[in-house]
Amino acid sequence: MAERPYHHGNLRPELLAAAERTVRERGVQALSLRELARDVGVSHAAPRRHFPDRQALLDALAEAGFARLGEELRAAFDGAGEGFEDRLGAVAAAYVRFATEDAALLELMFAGKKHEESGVLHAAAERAFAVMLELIAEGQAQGALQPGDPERVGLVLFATIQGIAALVTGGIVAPEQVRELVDDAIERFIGGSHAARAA
Amino acid sequence: MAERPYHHGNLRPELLAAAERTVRERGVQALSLRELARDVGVSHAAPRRHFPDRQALLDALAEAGFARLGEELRAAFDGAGEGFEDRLGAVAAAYVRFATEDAALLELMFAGKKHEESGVLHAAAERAFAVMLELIAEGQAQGALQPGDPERVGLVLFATIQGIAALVTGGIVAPEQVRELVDDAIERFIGGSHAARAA
DNA sequence: GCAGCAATGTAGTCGTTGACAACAAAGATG
DNA sequence: CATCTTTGTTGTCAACGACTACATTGCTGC
Repeated sequence: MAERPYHHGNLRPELLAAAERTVRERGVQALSLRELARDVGVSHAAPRRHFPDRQALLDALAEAGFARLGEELRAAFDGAGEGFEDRLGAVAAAYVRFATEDAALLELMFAGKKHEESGVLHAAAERAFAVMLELIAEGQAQGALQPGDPERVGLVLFATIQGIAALVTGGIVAPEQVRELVDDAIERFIGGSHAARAA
Repeated sequence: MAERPYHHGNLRPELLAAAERTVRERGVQALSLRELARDVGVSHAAPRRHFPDRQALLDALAEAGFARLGEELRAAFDGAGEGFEDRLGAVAAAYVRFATEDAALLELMFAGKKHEESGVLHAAAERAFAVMLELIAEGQAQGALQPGDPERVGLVLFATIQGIAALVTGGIVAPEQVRELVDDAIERFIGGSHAARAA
């Protein structure tokens, strides 16, 4: 009957996986440490060995989320064509997809970045956003974007993409509109850069 | 000693006011119906007469939030100069201010719009966003914005502003950068429109 | 190998919470 | 002024997060 061993052996990763699923399907507020323990088949206090409190679990989820987001952005970047516009479109689409499919997780990631101190989350976030900065630098090198501090130029672009995602998860725009909106934004972004250079 | 009367007489508004304060200062997750009742000086079950459950209170908060947001956007619109760019700047600044000072409330407003059915929230949201649409229409009439469906043109602008606010509340950009970022975004938005018209 | 120690899981408890039911007081209406 | 409705109170329940004490397992140095 395959007696469950006293030591689970893989508890922390399984807790994280189950937690991520719950967060995606039912939101952060529905995540209960005790229910999680039941799902995985351990006692209600077992998770405490790996996460001192609930917030620690949420922070760990956020960190994993940044890692995954970074991978997906990187894959989009690498998988697109050579042109700046293609890459920008691919990365933007990847970000919006992540933000809409894992809206609660992204919220967690942003929220965690506020109160976390140790910097682990910040480091993970920076790795994830590094792709964005690369992209901007490339755009500037190709002359498709106005020169300047990449952080500053990129932030407006980032904000727009993030905002589109927020509008979708907020139910203000339909998912079918996303493509159109992202294309509009990119066109405007690049067009705006051209205009600024011309001025 | 001013014996507290059996009937409070003004419970619902006071609950909402206290709740809004708690949400602003300590976030949504820190909002407890029982603590709220204690703060206002009623028994733990009294709030139930006005809000069937916790979510109902949150929805009411969201509705009030939309009303206030609408007023502030309207005031910014009316208080700015006649020019489109001035008004756009004022409204954008007002939105970002609301979104950063009442980040948790705005989150609540967006979240509530998802699951609420009766449409009360949707109506409140539409009233609040009406100012935005007016602004876009005016920009188009003045030729500062490219023509087209105001909803669609406005959405990209809205998304950008909302995204900037999200970046601030997420701790990714410092509050001091907001002004600069918003100005950048507006310049780009209008410049992008000009470029598109020129193309 | 094996003694002792650190790591990991269990059982029990406490205070708090949201939700609910039964009851009480105050107003409103005829 | 009798009655009905609204609004508040008390009491209870199950679930939760956090904590403590204890049990089991695996690892490391001798």
